[in-house]
Amino acid sequence: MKTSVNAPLRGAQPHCQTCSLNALCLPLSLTESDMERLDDIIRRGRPIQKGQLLFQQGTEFQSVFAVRTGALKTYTLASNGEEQITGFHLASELIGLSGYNAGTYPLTAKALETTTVCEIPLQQLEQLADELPDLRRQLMTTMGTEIRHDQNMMLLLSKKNAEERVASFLLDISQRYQRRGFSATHFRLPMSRVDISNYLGLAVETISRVFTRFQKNELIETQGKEIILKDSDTLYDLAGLTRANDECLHQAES
Amino acid sequence: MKTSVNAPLRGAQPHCQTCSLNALCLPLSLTESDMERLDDIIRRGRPIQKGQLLFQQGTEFQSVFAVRTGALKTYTLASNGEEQITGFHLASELIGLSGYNAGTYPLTAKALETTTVCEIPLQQLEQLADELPDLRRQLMTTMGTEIRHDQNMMLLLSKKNAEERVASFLLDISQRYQRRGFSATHFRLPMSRVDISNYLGLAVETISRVFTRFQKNELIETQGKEIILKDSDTLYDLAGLTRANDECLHQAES
DNA sequence: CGTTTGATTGACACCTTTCAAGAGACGTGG
DNA sequence: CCACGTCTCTTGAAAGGTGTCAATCAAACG
Repeated sequence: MKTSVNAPLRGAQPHCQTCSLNALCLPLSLTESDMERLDDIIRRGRPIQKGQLLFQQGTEFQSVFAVRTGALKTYTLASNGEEQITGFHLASELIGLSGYNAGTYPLTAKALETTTVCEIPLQQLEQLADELPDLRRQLMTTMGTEIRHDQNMMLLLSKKNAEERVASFLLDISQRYQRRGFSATHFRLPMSRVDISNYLGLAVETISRVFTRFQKNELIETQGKEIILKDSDTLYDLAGLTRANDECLHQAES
Repeated sequence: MKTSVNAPLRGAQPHCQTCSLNALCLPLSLTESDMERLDDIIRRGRPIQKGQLLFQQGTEFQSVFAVRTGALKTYTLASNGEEQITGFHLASELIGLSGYNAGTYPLTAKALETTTVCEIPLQQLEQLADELPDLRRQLMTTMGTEIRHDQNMMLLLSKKNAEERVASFLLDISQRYQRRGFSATHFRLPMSRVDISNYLGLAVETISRVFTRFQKNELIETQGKEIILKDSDTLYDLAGLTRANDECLHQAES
């Protein structure tokens, strides 16, 4: 039944105004009253379990989603059935906007772990975007950030070798956790090695080998999905980044 | 002097309302009166010559641009100085939006040939986007299309081999010319082999070899930058595409 | 506790890059 | 109009990084 799907959850913050993520999420730049209006159109459903789809490539584009807790991956399917992961999405991140005006979702979103999301129906978002300039700007900022991320990935996939890719990946995840108030050096990867390899355009075995090489060189320490960055400076060098350099990729969130 | 730079050109259409590209370009979905308002804020400068920069990565983000005639490439610079071409841009296409709210341009735009553009100052575009819902939608549509393009490139760079990449590239260009009323099978590539190789994440030599292989198999015919597609069907197969399949990537333009 | 899934490691193959050289196109200036 | 230099494109041979295949190991799960 429809009502139970959208029923608020025990323990979860049911409103943007009181959500601990509102400084990172879509309401980022909204006034109190604007935030209320956004909050009014948001639907909060029951959690989706690991492996379940939030939306599927080719189905009607109806809503965008903000991740509240958990993590997802989004991927596109080639005609031969191969999938390419285009992004991993942590709490506060908005997904689905890439399907804007495409009619159908251009990619699939699958939960990497138990995940809760805030659903924002497109139709009402459209109307609100016309009435709230700050919201429009935030939506366009989110899309701009996404474009910069994807173009950064194009550079990675086109020009970087395996070690550079893995270093870039670990630092990206590290920074995103840090921005959310977690440790930048000690975290748990929500995705499998296979997912990482797919995302980085490498074979699983290559990911494994680079991880062990990094461990031997005392750059990182791994215990399954648990990661400790022991020498971030060298990782930055390897990634071909300066700390300052890639800050600009995340401006929408800061 | 500033005025001469923005002076209208001999022979060029100085207004969106009479521009032959307005059905493909930003004004696509605007009413007559809205188009006039957009037209009012657009600056039309003198042509930029081959090799000249339209804007440069790291400089202040001030305007977005619509290509009127000619072609450009946009590329990002890695910290080691390597460049990755992120896109080629033909007449009617909007460039620069990826810098939205980033403060500075995240990439550089360089003319591949003599090119004229319509400059749209950000500040006035922002205001207009708040007042004209259709314009806001068109801007977001453009960004959505860009995201889908980039994610398609991620798939190409991550999963496709050299032949598949070149086939995909040729068909993409072909479709874009066709949409502009030119032949889908007989066209001139505005970019060099080096640019193509950079864009596709391959060595120049590989591009050359694939081109000659395609010629031996009678899939294409090349004469320098002139290209004739002789067997589009096989190219589609090679690219791992069906004609229907990748239509959705261009919805913003159709 | 057996089964299944995910991660690691090694050996070998292959596609693409790199290096090197030559051919062709283009613009310039004599 | 042709000679010349420069740049682009093409072609060949060899090297190398990553993928593939196969086996082992570890962890998760019922």
